[in-house]
Amino acid sequence: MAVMKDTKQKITDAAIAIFNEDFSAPLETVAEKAEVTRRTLHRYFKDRNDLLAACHHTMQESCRSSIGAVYATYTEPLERFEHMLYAAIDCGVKFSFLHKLHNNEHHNHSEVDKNCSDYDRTFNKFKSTIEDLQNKGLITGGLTAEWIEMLCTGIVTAAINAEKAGNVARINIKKFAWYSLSKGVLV
Amino acid sequence: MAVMKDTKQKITDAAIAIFNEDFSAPLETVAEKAEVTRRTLHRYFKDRNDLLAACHHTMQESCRSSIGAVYATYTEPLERFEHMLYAAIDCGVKFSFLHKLHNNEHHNHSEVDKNCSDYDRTFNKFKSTIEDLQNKGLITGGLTAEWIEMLCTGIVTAAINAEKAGNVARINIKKFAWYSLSKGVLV
DNA sequence: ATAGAATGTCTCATATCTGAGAAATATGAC
DNA sequence: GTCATATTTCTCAGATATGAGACATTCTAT
Repeated sequence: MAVMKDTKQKITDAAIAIFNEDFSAPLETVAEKAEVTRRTLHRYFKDRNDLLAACHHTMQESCRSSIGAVYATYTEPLERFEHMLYAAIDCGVKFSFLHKLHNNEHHNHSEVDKNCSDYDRTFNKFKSTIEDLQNKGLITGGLTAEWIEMLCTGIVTAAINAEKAGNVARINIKKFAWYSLSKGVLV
Repeated sequence: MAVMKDTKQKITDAAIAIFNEDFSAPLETVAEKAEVTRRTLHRYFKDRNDLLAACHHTMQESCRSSIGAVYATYTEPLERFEHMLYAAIDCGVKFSFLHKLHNNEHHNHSEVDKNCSDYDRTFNKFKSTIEDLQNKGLITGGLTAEWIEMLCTGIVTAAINAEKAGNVARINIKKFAWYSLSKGVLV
């Protein structure tokens, strides 16, 4: 029998999936997805905010570690760009939900908040890579770094949806995503 | 003074914006966005489902009319493809929320349901245009129609986010979107 | 200025969500 | 098998969301 995943983590993962699609979903929904009782959920998490914080932490850590590893492994901007896309796709919902949380209109992004500074540290690796590409003249003239950043998250979203819908072969998803992204922004 | 928008429509539009980001958001939130009292909202809509139905109707109509107009105006698949992207970007949140509703895992898509058949009628124009491009050999070999469909909605999402964030010049958004999409999938 | 319609204010009953106690049951290590 | 721990089940009180009645206020057209 496969090793049972830690219940707390299982609930957190379920919450990430649920809250990403429906931020105000009742905790009952999260519990169902995690295959536990709502009562059990409350044993691990004081309240909704506590659970949210755990989600946040998991997402930060997952993104930080994946993006960080790519950044450390590759030094050429182009290689970094490609593998950061793959890393983001691997992080999947964790990537897009974290991004959503820090970029919605109600969120006040402040450097004092540890969550925000952690987020910045990770995503600045993404942004600076794009700027490096621009400085090297590898980006199609006219396209701005801001657009490319938006496009990246859009393509990651596409990859996640393709994965969920199951109508694009799993091995192809990353290949297609990189093809569309690279052709779509590089000279 | 500008003509005051019909209250019912104002509430519906607010609901589309709110529910797209937070499906289970309290109606109070929608009322605030629409700048009315919750009491007024309830004068126009029997309950949450009634409001949801109105949102659905507005989104269907907006997408049907925009996509339909493009389909009628252009006959070349490539022109259709380009202008459908622009139409989708113009529909903005209405496009992506409608798409989300009909493609989430809980939704049972059935042809009997009028909403579903209306949705299909509209979005099949999108899909068939992609297939036409493929048959004409204009799509990069290997890329599947399903991927391209996902990519389109991803790029529309990117355009919406760029619009919201305001960090990409408005006139550039459609230009960039079409550039990235066309280079990303066409031979 | 005034009637009629639309909206706001205050209030309330009901429904659903939330968080937690207590005891029963399942699970896993030894 | 026994014990310790984790989880479920049942329960309940408080919080929040929902839907609507009654009346006051504002707006609009004439």
